[in-house]
Amino acid sequence: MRSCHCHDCEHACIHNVPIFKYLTEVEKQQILNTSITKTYLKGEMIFSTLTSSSNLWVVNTGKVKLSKISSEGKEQIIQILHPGEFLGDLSLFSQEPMQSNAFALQKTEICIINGHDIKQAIRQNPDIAIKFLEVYSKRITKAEQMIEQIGIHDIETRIAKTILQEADHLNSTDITLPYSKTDFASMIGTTRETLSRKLSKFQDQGWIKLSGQRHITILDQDSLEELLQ
Amino acid sequence: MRSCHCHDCEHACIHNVPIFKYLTEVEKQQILNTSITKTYLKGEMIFSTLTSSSNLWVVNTGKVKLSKISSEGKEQIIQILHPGEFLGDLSLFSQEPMQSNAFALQKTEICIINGHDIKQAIRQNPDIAIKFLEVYSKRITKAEQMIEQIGIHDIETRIAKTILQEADHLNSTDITLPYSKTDFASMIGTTRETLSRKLSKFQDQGWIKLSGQRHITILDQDSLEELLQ
DNA sequence: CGCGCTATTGAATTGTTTCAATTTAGGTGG
DNA sequence: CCACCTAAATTGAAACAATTCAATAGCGCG
Repeated sequence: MRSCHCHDCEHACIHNVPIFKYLTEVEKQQILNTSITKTYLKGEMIFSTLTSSSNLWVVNTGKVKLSKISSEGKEQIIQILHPGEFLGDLSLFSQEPMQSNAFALQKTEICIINGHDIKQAIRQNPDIAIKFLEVYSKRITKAEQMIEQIGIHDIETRIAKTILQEADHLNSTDITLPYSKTDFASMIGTTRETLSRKLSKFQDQGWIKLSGQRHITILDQDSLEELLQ
Repeated sequence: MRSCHCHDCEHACIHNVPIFKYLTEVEKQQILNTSITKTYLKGEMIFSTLTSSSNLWVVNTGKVKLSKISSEGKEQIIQILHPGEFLGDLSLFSQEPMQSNAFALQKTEICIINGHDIKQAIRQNPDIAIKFLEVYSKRITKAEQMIEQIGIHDIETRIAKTILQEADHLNSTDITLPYSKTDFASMIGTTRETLSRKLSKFQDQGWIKLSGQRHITILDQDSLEELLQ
């Protein structure tokens, strides 16, 4: 785990983060002065629900999964975070401990920004707050879509939706998952065995082609989309 | 459905809403000038996913359910809103149409505040933004808890959690649900039949006592809490 | 190239849903 | 205030989907 003062790495941290686009260079530098960068290896824990922090953790490179784990060891993934997105944002405004565990899905560089600095920046520049509110809105929307998925729709629908979303995100019918199938299952609230069976079924129907452990090629997008209705 | 200019009803709208406590009287009056109050009867629809609006809908009196409905007619309740809480807040900052349907669970008075006024107030008074962010944080936390519930925990656990939360909210072991059992089932992602069976089981075990259609008395809180772990 | 971790497959079991029938609650009108 | 009536809730039995446990297969990292 490497640590450095952020002004050493010009292209890092807030230069990547849409939320800070309203800041002047001086303001950006101000925030950077008190922030640090850390690198996590694949599988490494970034924080747990036991961690208490009032900082903002920005993903600079790599991918992070946020998840909850039950006492029986069952995991529910809440969100996968990509570069430019941030975590720990809830404790920033709610004074509560971390609500989830965070793990690096691959080698990941995180920039840790002082929470106090953020609040200061908001007071000086309310447009940042509105930008934050936009991000939060989208997160609520996404979370509520997830509730809808898990609560209303059956497993095949959830799988189809996830595959199609991933394809949309990569803008290709050829998908390399950034997470394991086990994680995939934990995202949609099922077991890896069930996911495995359903994916095989999709392949048998000629809707997708599976190859390797993390590759899915969409062959019949229309049939997958039909499941969503 | 009654409509009136809000300055007619002094104790309504923003006087109830924690979010606006940082506003001066003049600022409050300013917002009230462009807002209206509407009253909805039990079961009445307040808006649907087809409604597009950039206003903030504040619950003044009564209760509101926010829900999503699948093409097969299955309903998933996302949230129950109490006086002082607001809806439509997502479209306010994300420019998207309403993400859910909203129904009055009882006679409900709603105050509709102009979205533009809110944004203006935020620019003039960033503390409002931080207050908004706090509320949003809590909403994300709640939504993510719901994902955890539905994704990881079995139905008995979800029921126990809901009962205990309601008891906590009313600060009594004697609960009168503000929603039907059918809605209860839709909140936790199951059917009314399954809920009915599980509640009967809880009663048989001596954990709760059911009476009427909406009354639950907690007899053995410890046993219910054990289910949560 | 081999080992370990991840994924797949099978079979039995469990939990939940579905559909249908019945009961109960509680509002309405006499 | 009681009887009625409708909507809501309960119960039963059968069908189904998903999980669990266990055994096997295979990818991909070193």
